[in-house]
Parts: sequence; structure tokens; C-alpha cells
Amino acid sequence: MVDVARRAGVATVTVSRVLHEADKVAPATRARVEAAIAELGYLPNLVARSLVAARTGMVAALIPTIDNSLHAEMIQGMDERCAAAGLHLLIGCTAFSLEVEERMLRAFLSRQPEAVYLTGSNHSPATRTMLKASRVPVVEVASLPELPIDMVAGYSSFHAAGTVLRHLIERGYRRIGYVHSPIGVNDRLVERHRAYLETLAAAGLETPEAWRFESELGMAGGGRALARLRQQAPELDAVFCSTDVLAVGVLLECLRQGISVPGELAVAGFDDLPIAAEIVPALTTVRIPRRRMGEVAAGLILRRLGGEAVAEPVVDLGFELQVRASA
Amino acid sequence: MVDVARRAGVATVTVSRVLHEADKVAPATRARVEAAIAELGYLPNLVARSLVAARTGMVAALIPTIDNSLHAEMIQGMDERCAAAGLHLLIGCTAFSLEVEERMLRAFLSRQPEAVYLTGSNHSPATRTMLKASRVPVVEVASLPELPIDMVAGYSSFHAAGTVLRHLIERGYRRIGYVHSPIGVNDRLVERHRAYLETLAAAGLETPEAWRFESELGMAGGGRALARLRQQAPELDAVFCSTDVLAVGVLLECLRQGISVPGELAVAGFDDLPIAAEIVPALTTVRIPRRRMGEVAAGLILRRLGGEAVAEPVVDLGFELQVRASA
DNA sequence: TGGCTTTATGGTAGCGTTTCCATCGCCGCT
DNA sequence: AGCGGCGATGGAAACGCTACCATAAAGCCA
Repeated sequence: MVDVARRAGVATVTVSRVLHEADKVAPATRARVEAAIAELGYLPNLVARSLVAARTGMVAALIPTIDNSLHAEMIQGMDERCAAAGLHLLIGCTAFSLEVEERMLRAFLSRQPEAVYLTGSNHSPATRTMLKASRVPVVEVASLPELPIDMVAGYSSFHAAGTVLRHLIERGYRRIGYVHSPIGVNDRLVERHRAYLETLAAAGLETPEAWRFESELGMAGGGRALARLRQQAPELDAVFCSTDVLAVGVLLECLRQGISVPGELAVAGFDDLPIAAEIVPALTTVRIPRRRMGEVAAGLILRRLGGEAVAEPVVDLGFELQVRASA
Repeated sequence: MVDVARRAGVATVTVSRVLHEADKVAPATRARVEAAIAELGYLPNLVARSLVAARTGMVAALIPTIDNSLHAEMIQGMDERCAAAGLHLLIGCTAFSLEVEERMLRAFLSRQPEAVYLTGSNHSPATRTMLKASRVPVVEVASLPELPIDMVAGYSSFHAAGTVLRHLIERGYRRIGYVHSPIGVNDRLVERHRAYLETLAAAGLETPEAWRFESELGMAGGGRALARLRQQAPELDAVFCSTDVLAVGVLLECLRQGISVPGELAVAGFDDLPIAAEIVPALTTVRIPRRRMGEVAAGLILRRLGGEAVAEPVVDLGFELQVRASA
């Protein structure tokens, strides 16, 4: 900046003004400064600016993993909105661990982000304390926490799963199994599990343990899960899967084993991934507004940063049952 | 920090030392300072530290979109390695636009990242100039550029696609079509297209325009592409797809239309997504070491930042033909 | 024409850290 | 006992920028 100022024959403060203040600088001077900037290829140092302005223009986002299309899409929606507003995303992966989340958050907060994007509603006490103390706007995405830290852009996994299950029941299925990935600290999976037990119970249906199966992650896991589940519970007439990835795995295993869907076994999923509509038979599932959640999260943050009081800090984006051929 | 210092009855510089210098502070003093830090919930301001240390601990990563499992996995590998070294990722999406990439890079460079992760080898002249001028370590990931900006962790789309195509030829297919997504500025797709034309030509096979089809993005696009391609070129005995997403779409469309694969039509893809091994029939494709590329990219950066001269700055991670049932 | 406002620019003081150098005891050696 | 040296701590400057106030020049009106 000193170099630019010298070259343009002005003070550094004038360079700064050319960069930020629209009409505070005479056209001739402005032209000279801009020429100097171009000639030197000068890029302002945002670290210094952040220090004095106490605004970094960064948003910290903590997600379980990036290579999960659900979170990737949410972040994509978030990023598009944020980028348009000049906010950049600092992304960290927690690997589904509250300890990692806490550690990463501590590190991220040191960078003075202007807002924090958190996945789900399950966070360690220290995480909550730090966030409250930091007075940074926070959005929890993908759940509807009972005690939100601050703002929320989510949906109810409990109700969404319940809706799918009620659909199965309406269709006449009575022996409904459940295939799910390891639950861990994932509150969405906790809710879906609860929905499975409670919705079937409410309909007077059984949910013996043998009808549930904890699968490995990934599509192949779904296939293996189905094979095992058919051994331990051949009486099942339907399977609900905690995510479409598993459901597609199940569907493909059925295809390989020649099990007719939905005749012999109905299958339903959760998420409505793009493949759900394409696979044969097309998968009955529930659509989660993943991209929209990211966009809404960004919107909440931007409004708050703009100084607006956000009247409705908890936004329920809902879900949409997708009835297709598989159930 | 002033508060912590006052509470512990020391100078700020001592607080700083407690934070960073292992043995430069008396145990008793250190304990007092640490107590004060804990009591006040003090988090150091990394912005200020970055300013004076001229080290931000951030790496800027520019990828086309986050919601693309390929890039997501590369970034995942990158992030894991970086996070372990205390480097945080600043992520931006270029939406497959060189202009956007240039604009985002300019913004990111202002944040003084310690390294830059770039996707592919196709960048605007201004982008290249800025990077050279900034003297920041750069890794280009996923291609093998003819004129690397700096370091590279990639593979040859040309050779990988060529290998798949030669496999088709060996299997006896002679009328091989090509379904690909819009090429735009994506150098990987340019290379695959060139591989299609040159590999078949080298084998003395035809590649009339009617055998090529530019599909929409996404799995559904693959399905529609197949339908159209079968109309305009019913004579095809095999189809090569520029990505597994399209190939799976093609496969599912075949399933729906009752086209037997590979009997009536062989199908091959590119990427080896998890679904490739699961779908029926399993997809012949080529495995790209996506996660590994991210890890290697991180490794290159870390070595460079550690002051090591990187002897082999261009790493070719290769690829692996996966022969399965579909071709 | 003189005082007033307005416009254009500059000087200086931080922002919260770390780096560099100085200071102060205290230990051990002769 | 005196001196060199070392370990522990502090003071002040600096990192690159912007906020705030000051100043100078230029316009304006009666």
C-alpha cells in the first residue's frame, strides 16, 4: 500500500479511500491511484483490514464430512448466497465427533468468523458455551433443536420419517423392518429411529429387534444389510432405510437376488437423492430441502449481520413425501 | 489478552509465550496464566497473530462446485491432511467459470492464504499472473497440465479414457458412441473427448458425429441421452460415458427399456463411483484416486511450507481400469 | 472581500498480536 | 566475594490497514 501511495504521489490513506469510499476522492487522483494499483498488481491485505475493522468477512461452517452429498448440497446453497454477499466460507469436518467439533470450533472462533454454521442440534456443552460467549450469530442446520443455540434452518427428521412410515402402513405393509447407518451422535438418525419405533407402535405394529439392522455406511452396506435382514427376519414385507444410499443398496441387492419390489418386499428411503427417481423400481422416499436449507441459513446470517433483528430465527423447511414404485 | 495478563499479573508478552513457547516460562507463572485464560474463556485472536506472523494458517481451495462427489472427496482428503497440520480450508466455488475463478482467487489472495488449491489446468492468464506474483505455493489437482503453475497432483484423463476405450475395442466392440456432459472450460472433459476421437481413429474405427451426444448434467441426463442416441444411431454396440453419473443413467434407462447390457449394448463409464460396483450389471469404468489426489496435494503443500524443496512437484497418481459386467 | 461551508487530502493513533532487545535476579565458578 | 552467564520477564516497535481529526484549498454568499 505504501508502494502504491508513493507511486501515485499520495498518502496511504488516500489509497485506502480509493478502495472503499465511493466519492471521497477527486477523479484525477483516483485515476492515478488506480493506475498505480494496476501497475504494481497490488492486492489489499484483508488480514490487516480485518484487524482494524473487526470484520473478517468469513463464516465458519462445521459439517460432518464434505464427501456426503447432503451436506455438500447444503453448503453449496450456503456458499452461493454468502459469496454473493462477499462472505467466504471456512469449512471444517467434524467426522461425526463432538470432541472434534469442539476443537475445530475453538480454532475457528480464533479466526473471528462473523457467523457460524453448525450441523444438527447435538453439540457439547463447551461448544455451546463458547458460542454464547463469542456472541457470534449461529445457525444450526438440518434439525429442529429443542434448545436452539441461536438460529435454525432445518426440518424434522422425526416427522419426515413418520410420514414415510405411515405411508407404508397405509399401503398395507405390516411387518416393516428398519435398516440404518450407525447412529453415533447424529441427532437426525436418533429422530428417525424414534419415529420408526413410535410410529409403528402407534399403529399397533410390532418392532422386534430382529427387524432392525445397523448397516455399514455406503451403498454396499445397504446390500449386505438386506441379505442379513432377510436371514434373520424373512417375514418382513417392507423395509424402511434411514437414507437413500442404503435404500438404493437394498434395491440393487433385490435386483441381484431376484426379489421383486414392491411385490415381495417394499422399500422406502429418506433424502430423495437424484438416483431415487431413476433407479428401477423408482424409490419411495422423502425429499429434504437440502440446498434450500443452506440458502435459508445464509439468509438468516446475512440478515443478522445486516443489523436486522430476525423475527423468526427458527425456520422449519419441511419435507415432501415422494411416492414412487418401490412402496 | 490484556485482561488475561492483568488477571495473571504478568505482561501480555508472557501470555503470548505461554501460548506458543514451550519452556520459556516458569511453571508457576504458566499455571497462573493458564488459569486466567480458562477463567476468562480467552481465545487468542488469530487475525492479529496472522498479521504480525505473516502466516494465516489458511489454504484457499477453488473447486467447480462442492456438490460434486468427485471434488468433495478430493477436498475431503485434502482437508484431513491439512487439519492435522493446523491448516484450515477456505473454500470457493467457481461454477466452471474462469472469470469466477479469477475473481474468487483475487479475493482469496487478499486473505493471505499460505497455499492455493486449484482444480484442473485451465486458468485465465490473469489467474496465472496473480499466482506467480503472489509467490504462494499452488497445487493444480485432477489434471496433468502441460505448463504447470507450480505443483500438481493429478492423473491423465486422456490416458484413462483411452484405456477404457481400448478395453472396449479389445472386447470386440466396433461402433462405440460417446455420451458426455457439457465440456465448457473443463480440461478433463476436453481430454476425454480427444481420447475418444484419437483412440478410435488409431484403431481404425469410425467416430461420426451422430455417435456423440452432449447430455445434460446428472443421472437423468444420461438416461435421456441414451434414448436420443439410440434414435440417431441405433447401430451402436457400445457407449462410453464421460462420467459414471451419466453411465449409471444410461444403465438404468437400459433397464427400463429392456435393453440387455452388454449383449445389446455395452456401457463403460469414468470415475468408479461407489455405485459403479453395485449397479446391475456392474459398470466397467476407470478408478480415479480422488481422495488420494487431495491427500497428495496436501502433502505437497505441507512439504513446501515446511521449507523443503519438493523434488517431484508433479505427481501423476494414475488410474485403474475396473472391468465389470457392463462391457 | 471576508468569513463561512464544502471538498480533498494528510497525519496519527490504534486494532491484538509477536519479535526483538533490554533488564533483572540468581546460580555457579574461581 | 566478584563476575560471567543464564533463565525469566517486560517494554516497545511493528505487522498493514482504517478511523478520526486536522488542515489546506476552493467555492459561495451577502
